Amino acid sequence: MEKDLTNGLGEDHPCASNACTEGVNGIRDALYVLNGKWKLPLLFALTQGPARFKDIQRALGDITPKILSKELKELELNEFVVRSVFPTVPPTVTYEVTDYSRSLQQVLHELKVWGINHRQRIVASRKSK
Amino acid sequence: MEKDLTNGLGEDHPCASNACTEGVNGIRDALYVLNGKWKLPLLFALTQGPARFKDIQRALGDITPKILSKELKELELNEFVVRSVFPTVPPTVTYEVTDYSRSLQQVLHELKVWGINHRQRIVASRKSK
DNA sequence: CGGAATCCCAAAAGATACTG
DNA sequence: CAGTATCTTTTGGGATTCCG
Repeated sequence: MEKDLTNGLGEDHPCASNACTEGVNGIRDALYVLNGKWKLPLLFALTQGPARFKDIQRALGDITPKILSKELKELELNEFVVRSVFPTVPPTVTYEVTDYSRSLQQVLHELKVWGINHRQRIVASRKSK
Repeated sequence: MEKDLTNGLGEDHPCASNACTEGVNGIRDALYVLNGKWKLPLLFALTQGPARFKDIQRALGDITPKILSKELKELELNEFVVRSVFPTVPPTVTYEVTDYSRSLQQVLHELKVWGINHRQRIVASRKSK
């Protein structure tokens, strides 16, 4: 069976229950594109400027080429990064963030603020018990 | 070995690379508590009002009791829902959202708006090719 | 260098059965 | 009713090897 490279966004949303509203689907889509262990670090790394495959790999520490390749493809499909190939020898491929990726700034900021507050709340709440 | 019921929020963040900033960690915390297939539908279902275990199960369609139980526990640990037991026979247990759960509204709204726009963009972008 | 192919492992989720 | 216990399936991620 073919691997789905659409990152989920081409599919319909099978809504079996009324709890599955359009709002939830929007949220799910948003969460989906940020999902996984490496998407955020990858995005932040590329925000520093364009980088080559191997450089990204080193910057992230211990991501394997298979995973890095997959994550980059998904970011590409979501138009957050562009891939450029230069026919040198050895081959040179660079990745860089798009203007559209900046549309994430607002939502990422909200998530960050909420997340930091939430961690404080929960940690404090558990210490007091 | 004990099951970790802290939902990840008690742990440290092992930061091997400089791409793993505090901001990323805040975002990861936020994404984590919304994670999984059922958290959002569950939250929205309970927003309609308090409900009993079996009622929630029916409302969500096909969630199994094991998963529902686990998800409710995590929502409880994150202080989004409260569990109330009434010593009737047969037993009655209700779940309802907390005031604190409303702190999610802003971030959920941002996610929803961004997600809907993103889906439109990507779907349109693929049709034009 | 920039990957793809293959194999492997752990976590998440589901099916089914059972209990207080 | 409100769960728990056990088992199987699915998924995500990683290790290793190889190729143009």
